[in-house]
Amino acid sequence: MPTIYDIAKAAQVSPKTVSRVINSDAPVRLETRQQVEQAMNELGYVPSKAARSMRSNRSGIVGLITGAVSQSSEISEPHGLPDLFIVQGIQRVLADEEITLMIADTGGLAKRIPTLINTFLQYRVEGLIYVADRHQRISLPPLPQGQQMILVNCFDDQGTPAIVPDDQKGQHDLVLSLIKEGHRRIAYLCLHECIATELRITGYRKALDAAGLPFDLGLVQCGDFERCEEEPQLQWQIIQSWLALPDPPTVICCGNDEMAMRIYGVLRTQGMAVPEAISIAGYDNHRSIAETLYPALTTMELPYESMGIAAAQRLIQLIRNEPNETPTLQRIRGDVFWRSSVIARP
Amino acid sequence: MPTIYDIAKAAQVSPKTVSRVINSDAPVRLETRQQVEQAMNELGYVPSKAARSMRSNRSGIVGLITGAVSQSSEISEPHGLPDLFIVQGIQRVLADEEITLMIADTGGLAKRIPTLINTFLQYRVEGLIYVADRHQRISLPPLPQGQQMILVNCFDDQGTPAIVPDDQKGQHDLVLSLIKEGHRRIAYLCLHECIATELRITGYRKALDAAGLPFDLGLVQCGDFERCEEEPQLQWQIIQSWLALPDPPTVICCGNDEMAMRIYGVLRTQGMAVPEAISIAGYDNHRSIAETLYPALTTMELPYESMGIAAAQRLIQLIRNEPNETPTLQRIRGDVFWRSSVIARP
DNA sequence: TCATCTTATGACACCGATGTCATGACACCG
DNA sequence: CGGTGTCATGACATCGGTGTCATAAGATGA
Repeated sequence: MPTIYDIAKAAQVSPKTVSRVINSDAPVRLETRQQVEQAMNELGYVPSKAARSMRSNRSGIVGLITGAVSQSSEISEPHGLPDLFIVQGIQRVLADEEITLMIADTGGLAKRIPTLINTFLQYRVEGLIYVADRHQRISLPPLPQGQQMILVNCFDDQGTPAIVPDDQKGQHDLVLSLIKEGHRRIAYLCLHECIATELRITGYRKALDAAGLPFDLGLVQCGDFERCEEEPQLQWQIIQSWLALPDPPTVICCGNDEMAMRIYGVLRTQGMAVPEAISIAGYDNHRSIAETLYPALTTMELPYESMGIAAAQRLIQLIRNEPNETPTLQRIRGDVFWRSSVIARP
Repeated sequence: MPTIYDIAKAAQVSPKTVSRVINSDAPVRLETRQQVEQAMNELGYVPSKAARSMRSNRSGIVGLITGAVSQSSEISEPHGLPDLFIVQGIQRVLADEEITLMIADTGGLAKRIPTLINTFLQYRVEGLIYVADRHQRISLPPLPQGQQMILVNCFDDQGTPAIVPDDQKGQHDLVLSLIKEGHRRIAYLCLHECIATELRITGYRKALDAAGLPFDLGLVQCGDFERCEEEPQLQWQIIQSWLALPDPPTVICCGNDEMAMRIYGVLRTQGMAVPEAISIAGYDNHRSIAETLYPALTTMELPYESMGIAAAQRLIQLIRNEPNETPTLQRIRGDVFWRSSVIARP
C-alpha cells in the first residue's frame, strides 16, 4: 500500500504538499495538484486512518455496544424483534457525518461490557452508544473523564443522556384511536411486569380517563406465559372470562405483536373470527408479523429507527460540544399503524 | 489520555520497558513490572490501537458490508428476516480471535459499496466480508492486490470464496422428512423466480425421485404475490385447485415462513384447520414466526448463524495464510425443525 | 524602489507505539 | 579466569500522516 512519500516521489513534490492536496487545507497550484492526483490514481493511494487519527487526535469512530442484559448474567434468548432498526437509524446519521461505527455484541453477557468498552477506548472512539434489547434501567461501569456516552432503550441513575420509547404515550395513543373508532370496552392482555408494562398500563388508563370511560381492573390481565406448553389454554381462559362479562370487550390490546399473533391462533381455534367477532391490536409494529398476519395487525410502533436517529444526533452534539437543552431522558414517540385487525363500532 | 511515556516517567523506566510489560514479549524484572503496572492503573492507561497498528502493520479489524442489493439501484424494503444472525455468528468467532468488526450498511444502495470499501481500506482492515440479504449472484468492484474477502449469502464469477445456504439439500431434507411421515402428495407453494427457488425445486424433485414418488408439475406453483391486495384470494385459488384434484396434497410446503403464516390465515378464514385438514411446512426457521405461530411451524432452517461462523473461520484462515482445501463455494446445511404444523399420515 | 503581503512549497518535529540493536550485570562452563 | 549465554533495560529509528515554521517567488502599494 503506497504512502504519501511514494506519491510525493512520483509527483516530484514534498509529502506535505501531498497532504495539502488530500485535505485541501492550503492553496496548491493547479498544475501541482493535478500531478499529485494523477500519482495517487496511478499508485492506488488510500490514506491511513491510523496515522491520521494519531496526529490529529480524532479517530472518527463511534462505538456501539448491544445485546446485553445488564445486571444479570443469564443469556437472553435472541428475541427476534430487531433492535437492529435502532442500529440502522444510528448508522444513517453517522454515515452522513463521515463517522464510522464500530459494533460490539455482548452476546447477552453483561460481564463482557468492560472488555468491550476497553477495546473501544483503545481505538479512541469519540463517543459510545449503549443499546439495550428492551426498555430497562441499567448500570454501567464508569468511563474515563470526558468520554461521551448515550444510552438507547435504557437509562441509568448517573444522569447519562438516554433515549427511550415513550411507552406511556404510545399505549395512550393506541387506546385513544380505538376509542375514536367506537370501542368502549377495551381489554388489555399485557406483558409480564417490567418498565414498559407499567408505563403502558398508565397510558391505557389515562386514555380511558381522558375519554371519560371507567377503568375496569378486570379487563387488564397478564397474558404472557413465556411460551409454556399451556399458554394457549391459559390465554383462552382469560378471554373466555372476559366474554362471559355482562359487558364484554370489543377489542383486545396485546402486549406485543407476537402475543397478538398467538391470540389470532387461539381465537381461530375456538372458532372466533378476527376482527368480526373481536378486534385485536398489538404493540411494536414488528413488521414481519404485523404486515404478514391475515388480517394485518393494527399496532403501535416502537419507534426504534427514530430512537437511533435521535441517539446519533445527540451524540454528535455532545462530541462537537454544542449546547443543547434536551432533557437527560428523551422519550421518543411512535405512530399508530392502523390495519384491518380492528373494526369500527357504531 | 496518558501514553507509555507518561507511564515510563511515573514508573521511572524507559518507554520500551513499558511496552514490554504490556506485550510480555521480553523478560521484565518482577519489581519493575509491578511498578509499571501500578503506574498504568493509577493513570488509567489505555493503549492506542492507532499507534500500535501503524507500527506493527496489523489493524486487528475486519470490515463487513451488508444490506445491499447489488446490480440494482432500488432500495430493498427492510425484509425483517434478520441476516443479523449471520453477523452474530461472525462476531462470535472474531471476538475469540481478538479481532474487531467494523460494520457498514449500504442502506440498499449498491452504489455506496465502493465508498464503504474505501473507508475500510483506510482503516487497513485485514479482511472484508460482504453479506447479501438473500442468496444471489453479485459483482463487486475489484480490490487492491492481496486484500482478502469472503462473500456470504452470495457468490460471484471471479472465484471469490463464498458461503451460501445449501438450498437444494435443505428443501430435499424437508421433503424427505415429510415423506417419512407418510405424506405422498406434497404441494409446493414457492417464492418468485430466484436462485434459491430454483435450487429448492430441484431439491424437492430429487427427494420425490429418491422416494420413488412421481413429480407432478401441477403441485408446484408460485404463491408469492408480493403482498398485493388480492394475495389471499390468489393463494386460495391455487389451494382450491389442488384440493379439487382426484388425489389432493396432504401437505403444503411454503417458500418461506412468512408465506406459511399468511397461508395459515387464508386456510383458517376458509374454515380449514392446520394441521388437521392439511399440514403446512415453511422455510427459514424464522423463529419469531415459526415458534410463535399456533400451531408452531415445521420448517427448514436457513443456517445463518452457521454461515456466519464458517465465513469468519474461513476469513481467518485466509488472513493467516493457512492452507485450506475448502471449495470456493461452500454450501452450509441446515436442520429440519419439526413442530406441530405437520401431522403424520398412515 | 523598497517594504509588505500573499501564494506555493518544503524542512522538520511530532503523534504513540514497537522493532532493532547496544549495553551492563550476572551466571555458567570449561 | 576469560569466553559465552541469558537477563534486564535503554537509545534510537520508524510506521504514515499533519502541525509549525521557514522560505522563495511574485503581487501590491506607498
